[in-house]
Order: sequence, then structure tokens, then C-alpha cells
Amino acid sequence: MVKVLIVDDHPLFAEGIKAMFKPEDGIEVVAHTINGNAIPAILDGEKIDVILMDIDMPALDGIACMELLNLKGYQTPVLMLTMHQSIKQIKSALEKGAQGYILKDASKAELVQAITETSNGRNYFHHKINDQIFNYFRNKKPSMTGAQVLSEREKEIIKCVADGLNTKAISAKLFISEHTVKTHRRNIMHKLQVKTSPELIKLAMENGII
Amino acid sequence: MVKVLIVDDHPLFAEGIKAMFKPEDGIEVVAHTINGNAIPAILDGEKIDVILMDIDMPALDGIACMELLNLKGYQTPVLMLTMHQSIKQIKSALEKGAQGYILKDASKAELVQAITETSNGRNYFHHKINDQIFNYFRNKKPSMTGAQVLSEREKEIIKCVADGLNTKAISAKLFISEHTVKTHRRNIMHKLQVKTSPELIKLAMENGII
DNA sequence: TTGCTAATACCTCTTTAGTGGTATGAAAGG
DNA sequence: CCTTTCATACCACTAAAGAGGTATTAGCAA
Repeated sequence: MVKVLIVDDHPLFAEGIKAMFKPEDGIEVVAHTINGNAIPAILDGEKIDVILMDIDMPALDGIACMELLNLKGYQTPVLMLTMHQSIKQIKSALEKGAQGYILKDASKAELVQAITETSNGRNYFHHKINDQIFNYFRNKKPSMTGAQVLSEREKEIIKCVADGLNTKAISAKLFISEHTVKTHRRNIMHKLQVKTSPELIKLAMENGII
Repeated sequence: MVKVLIVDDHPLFAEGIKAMFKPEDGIEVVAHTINGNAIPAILDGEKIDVILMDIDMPALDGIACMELLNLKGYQTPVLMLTMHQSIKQIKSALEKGAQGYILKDASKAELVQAITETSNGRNYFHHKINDQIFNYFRNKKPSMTGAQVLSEREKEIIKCVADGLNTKAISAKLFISEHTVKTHRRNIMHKLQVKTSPELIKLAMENGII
């Protein structure tokens, strides 16, 4: 029986998943938390074979949870669960050592397979994810790889732009010169390889910068 | 026993909910569909007390499903289920006659209560939703109320802008004059009461237009 | 020390966005 | 029949963004 810990901020979802598994599936949800910080305590308290982790969580998201686990040296396989097939999330998850990645629109059979695979130390990626990864390496768009190289100041500028402020207003708000704001904006656009501000905002929102 | 039809495009979620209800809850999921167009056939085929409907669906979304049901004269109570506490969605749902509105981050107990209430012809609104409605009537911000008044063409233009196309590129893509695109953009900005395109994209993404 | 980067600031120039209008044909609805 | 809405198109003007540079300061790390 594979023992699963669910990390998800939606109680309904977690309870649903828990109730879904029948003994014949060989999977049992033994714990659930909405708080990433609670994971170590749970792992220390009982045997967990697989962590089923939602990526989209308000405070401590799935990626941050992975970092926490890595930092503390836990080796429990993690299966990432998400609504979105965002390449940034997929990439982050892979980098942090996630064992698998599955979409919330998967079927129960797929989830069972995913958990079984990851519990055995193998990797599992939903077929839709494979397509995404394929596309990514094809286009080699830095898309949001660049998000990681954005400085705090740059992110601050992006938020201002998203709020409808123009360069002058941003300079006034942040107490810096208009020229500086322009330079920042230019650097941002270059880093993220977008040509217009609207596109920048779309990219930023898709990747959680805003 | 309250008989429930689930309309949701995520099989995992639907299966989870279905498995979650125990006999003592007095609720039974008797049908599930991912296709809104299939609802009438299901309602005609068996007795359904409550429709548990996801709002965020790709093709025919929850609001559109409600319209379909209204059009065909079905009176089955509908409990809307959603991830987002978007005032636009709430408002639309209310207008279309939804009996209740609950968030996906509700607990099982809340869902049971919500289904029970709606099956008895009463209204149910999640407490977080109440807060939203309160805020809405307080601020009376047109924010995304305006989304409803956007024409299809206008939404198309917004998507182009979000993809980084400028006015000229949009005109070429849609085979219309640059002047026309400018007029559309101006109308959009006015309707949504934003002053810059980046702000427009932020608003559009927050409200599911993109 | 040397090298790298973030944050700051300035200049010039071209392109685009944004704002003020007006107008027409088609379709939808009262 | 009339009104409204949508999509279309045009003109003229101002404001802003975008693209090409260069440069100084502070801090951090190899």
C-alpha cells in the first residue's frame, strides 16, 4: 500500500482525492496539510511514500515546498499536481527534483499510475506535459527562465506598469529618475525577450511575478 | 438522498467529489459530464436534485450552461463551483439564476451544507463570496462588470495585444484597417476604464478574458 | 585586485499609443 | 420603424514608449 501525503490548499480537493482511492488501487492517503511548513513534521512522524503536491498555493507554493524539502534533506518522491501546463512551473519543478508532474484534469487511472510510478522511484510525466517540454526545447524561448534573473527592483517596476502607471508616475512613486525607470523597463523587456509592455504583463502574470 | 449531477471538466475532481460522499451525508452523485450540452439529456433521463457546476470550463463554461438550462426551461437548482472569487463570475451566476455559489477551497462540510440548502430551494453563498458581494456593492467599481459588455471582436483584439502585437500587426492579422484596431482599442480601454494597455492586460487576465 | 551586476542617470531619435473627433453599413431588438 | 450595438474607417494631434547609445556608483564574489 503506497502511503500518500497530500499538500493542497483546497480541502475539498484533498478530501475528494482521499475518498477516491479504493483498497484495490494500492494507494492510501495517510495525511493532508495545507501548510508546506508542516511537511517535515509529517514526514518525521510517519512513513510517507509519495508526496502529492499542489503547485498553486497561496503562501508557500509547491516549488518553495520542494526547496524546503531539499534543504532539509528529505528524499521522499514528490508528484506535482497543477491546473496549468506552465513551462515555468514544469521547469522549476524539474529543477527542484520533482519525480513527476500531473495535471488536475487527469483521470483517476492516470493519477493512480502516476503515484505508483513515482513511489517506485521512476519519473512520471503526464502526456500533455511531455508536449509542453517538447515545445519548450524546440522553441528554446527563454520565456520565464528570465524571471529568475529579474532583480527585485525590476519586479517592482513591472508591478507598477501592470497597475497602469507610466514611466513618469513610476519614477515619482519610487523616487527615482524617469531615465532610470526607462532603463529598467528596457532591461526587463530585453531579459524577458518581449517587445511590448502588454506582452510583458501577460508573461509576468502567467509566471507569478505579479 | 439528494441526487447530484456534476458538471466539471476535471475528471479527477469529479471522481473525487463523488467518492467523498458517504451514505450518511444524504448526498449521492448520480451523474457526471464534462460537456454542458449533455446536461439536458441527463436531466431528462433521471431525477436530479442539484447540479454542481464548475464555472471554469474550456468550451461551454458554467455561465453558458446556465443560459442553456434557462433557455430550455429547466428548473433544477444549480450550485456554482469555482476556484476564483471573481465578482464578474459571481454576478453572472446570480443573473443567470444560480441557487448557490461555493469555492473550491471550501471544506467537505460546507459543500454538504451547500448542496443540502440548494436542494431544498434555498440559496447558499460561501462566506467568502458574501464578502466579495459586499465589497462590490460598496466600491461599485465597474472593474470587470465591463467584461460582459465586451464584444467578441474586442476580446480578440485584447488577446492580440497580450501577445505583443501592435496596432499595425493586429490590423494585418485580422485583415482590418489600423484605424479600426485603434477604435477597438480605444473602446476597450474606455469600457474597462483603464488608461494603459499593460493595465488592460492585467485586468483581462485577472478576469479570465485571456 | 579584478570582474560582474544592480541601480542609478543622461542624451537623441523614431515609432507607437492614446485622445479628440466623425461616419457608415449591417445586424439585432424593441 | 426606429434605436442600439458592432465593426468598420478616417483625420489630426499629443504623449509615451521603445531603441540606440554612454556612464557612475556601490556591492559582491572569484
